[in-house]
Parts: sequence; C-alpha cells; structure tokens
Amino acid sequence: MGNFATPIAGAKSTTQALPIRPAARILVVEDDPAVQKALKRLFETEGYAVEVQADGQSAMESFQASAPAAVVLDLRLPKMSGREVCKEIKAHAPALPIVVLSAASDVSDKVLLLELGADDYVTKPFSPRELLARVRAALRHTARVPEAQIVSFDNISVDFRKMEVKRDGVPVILTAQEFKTFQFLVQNADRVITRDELLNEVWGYQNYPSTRTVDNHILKLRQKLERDPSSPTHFRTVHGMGYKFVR
Amino acid sequence: MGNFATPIAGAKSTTQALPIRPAARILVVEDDPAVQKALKRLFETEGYAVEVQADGQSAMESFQASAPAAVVLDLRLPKMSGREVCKEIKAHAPALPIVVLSAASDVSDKVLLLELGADDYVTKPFSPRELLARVRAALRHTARVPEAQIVSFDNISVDFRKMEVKRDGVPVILTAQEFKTFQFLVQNADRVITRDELLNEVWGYQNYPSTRTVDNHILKLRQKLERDPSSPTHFRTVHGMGYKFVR
DNA sequence: TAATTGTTGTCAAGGCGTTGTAAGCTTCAA
DNA sequence: TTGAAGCTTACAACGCCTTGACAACAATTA
Repeated sequence: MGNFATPIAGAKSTTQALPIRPAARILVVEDDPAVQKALKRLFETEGYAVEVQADGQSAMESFQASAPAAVVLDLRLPKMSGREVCKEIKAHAPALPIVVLSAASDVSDKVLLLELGADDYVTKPFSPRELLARVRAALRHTARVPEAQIVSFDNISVDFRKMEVKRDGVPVILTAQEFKTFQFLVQNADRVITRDELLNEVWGYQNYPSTRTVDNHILKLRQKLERDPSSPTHFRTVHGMGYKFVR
Repeated sequence: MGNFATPIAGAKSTTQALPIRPAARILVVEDDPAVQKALKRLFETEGYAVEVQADGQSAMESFQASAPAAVVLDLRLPKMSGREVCKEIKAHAPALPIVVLSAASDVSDKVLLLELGADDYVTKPFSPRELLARVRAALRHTARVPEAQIVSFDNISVDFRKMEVKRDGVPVILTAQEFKTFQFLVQNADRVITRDELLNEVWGYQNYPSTRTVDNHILKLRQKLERDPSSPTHFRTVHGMGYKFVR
C-alpha cells in the first residue's frame, strides 16, 4: 500500500534536524522556450536551482561559470549541436552527469550516446517524472562515495560493487533480482518497507509484478542468508505493513 | 507505497506505506463508460476513493469541490480538451499529481506533457497494474514531507520509520492498526478527535467498521502504553466527543 | 536447454471487527 | 442533593478473514 496525499496537520513534534544541502544546480540546455519554461518549473519545484541556456555556446560558458551538478541537454540545438556540447562538457568534466533529451530517431543506436559520454537519456514522449527520476539517479550515481560499498554484520558480508555476498565466509550466490532486493533492504536497514515500496524501488519503473512476488524473493533471501530461515532475525516481517531488515 | 503512497489499512491486496494518510481520493476523468467502470473498480479495490467525471467541465468542478489527491486524466475528452483540463488544474494546484491516459499518437511531441504540467502518463493500451503503480508513485512523491520521524515524551518514544515504540526504554509491540491509530493521535496531539475522524483517517474509506472498534483499539493502546490503564493520562476520553491525546 | 523471474494454490497464524455486558457520565426531576 | 433514566464508554471473548509462508508451476530470457 503506498506516499501521501494530505500531510498530517499539526505535526508539531520535535522537528528533527535534517541535513541541509545547498540546492543542486542544474544546467538546462534547450532552445524551445515553451520547453525551457516547463523544465525550469519542473526542476525548481523539486528544489533544484535551474539555469537555462538556449544554445551550445552559451551553454558552455554557463557550464564553466556556474559549475552545475548535472546537465539536461537537448540534442537538437542551434549553432553548436547538442552532441558537440555533450562531448565538450565531458572532456572538461567527466564526472558531471548529463541527461540527454532526444527524439527517438536521434538515438536509434545507443552506441552514439556512449560515444557522446551521456549518462542517460529520455526519448521523445517522456514523462516529467521519468526525466526527474533519471536526473536524480544520475546525481546519486556520481555522488556515490566508494566507501559504503562493503558492508558486513553478524555473519554476513556484502560487497555491492563486486556483487558478492558471503555468509560465514562462504560465498552465496544471489540472482540479480535477489541481490537488488537485498541491497535496497540493507541500505534502508531498520526501516519498515512496504511491498509497494520495494516494487517501486527495486523492480523499477516498468515492471509491476504482484506483491506476492516480493514475498517469494524474501523467502529466497531468507533461505540463502538466514541461519534459521524459519525464524528469521535479519529479514523480519512486519505484519500488515511489509518487511524490515535489521542487522 | 511507498514509498510512502497509499490507501490505509485493510487495503486488500497490497500493503500500505507508513505515513498515515486518509484514503486518498482520486479524480478520474474519462468519457468512455466502460473504462470509467474499470478504473473505478481498479482504484477502489486498492483502497482509494474514486470520483469519476466524464468531461472537462465537470472535472474542473469536481476538482474544486472534492480536492482529490491525484487526477487520472484521459487526454481526449468531449467539451473541454484534456490538455486544457490539465493546464487548468496545474494552474490552480501545481503540486497535485496528474497521470495522463493517452493514445501513443497524442504525446508524440515531447513538449506536450511538460507544458501541460502532467506528472506521468500511460499510453493505451495500458496494464492496470502499471497505471496503479504510476499513480502510487506520483502520490508518494508529492507527499514526501520530512515530518518528524522520532518523537519522544514522558516515558514513551516512537520511531515512525522503524515502527518502533518504547515505553521506559522497553520495546512495545503494536499491531499495524494500533500503530496507525497511535501515529495519527500523536501527530494530532492535544486535539479532540472524534471516532468518525479516526475511522476516516486511519481506517479509510472502504473499511468502515463500527465506532466501537475504535474504542477497542484505544483500549489496547492504553493497556500497552499507559502507566495505569485504568486512569489514562495520554489517551484521554472526551465524553460525548471522542478522544484526545496529550503528551 | 537451463536458469531466473513471476504466478498461483494451499495452508497456517494472527489480527481485526463484532458483540455482550459491565461501568461511567450527563441530564433532569423531585 | 439525591436518584433514576438514558446514553456513552470500557473491557473481554470469540469467530471470521485477511495476511504471510511456502512450494510447485508457468513464463521469460539467454
């Protein structure tokens, strides 16, 4: 079941100090004024600072001046083509994530995007939410520090980069889906996670299996990782809610 | 649901997300009676309250009257085009998520969805589950309010994310329904809450048990959380009115 | 073909709502 | 003030029915 319609009023309890980050700057390179406006509004309502440029040249200038955290780039631009802009930016800042907007025909082969150095792309009829999700993912990806990639606790150790899991020092083979599920649970340890949340976060945007599928994957994880699968200590079920992973 | 999105307890198939919310109202704007019916059933079985309108004008009226949590909008409508409805709604309520139903040809232009302000879309034919997931995702997203996740007072402490409650440092096990009730009360502390309000906000729309059910849950909460359940200090009853939670 | 992923059926357990009864509060008349 | 009547709330016990565990099967993919 679930996110939220009406935030509860009067939640005047102890406000927890959340880590305040400066608004990430996003450079939008787009020539169509209508799309410019829409993109600006889209990202700004999400808390990003937006800078808009209409052509490749000013995009490059803006890029060097403001050092954005991510770039949203339309491939078809006047003056300097979007592809050149992409290459140029990647040459100067390889780590800077670039999400490309393109017509489906523009990227008939995805190889092209790789050459360009783009991190992700969305094709023509795209939903704003999807674009947002990709930009966020790109940001998250580059921002990921290589420290929390190995986690160990109890008798289990995980290396997220190598995709290796060991239990009592013995390698355990997890399938892709199992691993993703496991990773999400570990990275959200101690929190109650609903099946819907798992479906959304792990299974992703296109696939929507039933909630029982989640049960089965939890089952597998228990069988492979729990000392006593019949009384799980790590993969706990929260009746009527979902699951919770504890170390 | 996640993330947080969601219908409340007792939602049949899927489990709900943690943050308490009332059964979210969804405004469905669709002219085809067959699709109307299908959509209505789809969302209602998932615990949402559904309002259906067949054309743009009544959709706008309904939108202003009922303040839905999300809108599912068919792009091709009689009278007022779906696009106008979309723009209009977004102009009045930018945060209100709109998921658009469309034929593939309708959104061939990438500009369209962005300009309209739609949050997401599904093209016909679409799978019910996909539509559901998108609506949920949209709901979850807008409701991402960084409320206080940990609250403590007197001898009780609550962690809403972990769904953990402690009394004098000792963990207390609450059932899902008890927890939701407790959460709502805590987040509306010091206010008198009627049983009907509790039923609406915690139990949701379809499950409408008797008011005595509420009494029983209050009873359980008192037994589990009050120092002296026979003379409650936190869960106070306001005779003829309902209950009031005080710290 | 083999392996992974998703679906479906069955079973068991536990939560949730109902109900009956006792106790408490409020009102009003005497 | 007292008492009784009428409504509201407290509490416990019980039964249904949702929920989750699990395995076998089907579908998909490589």
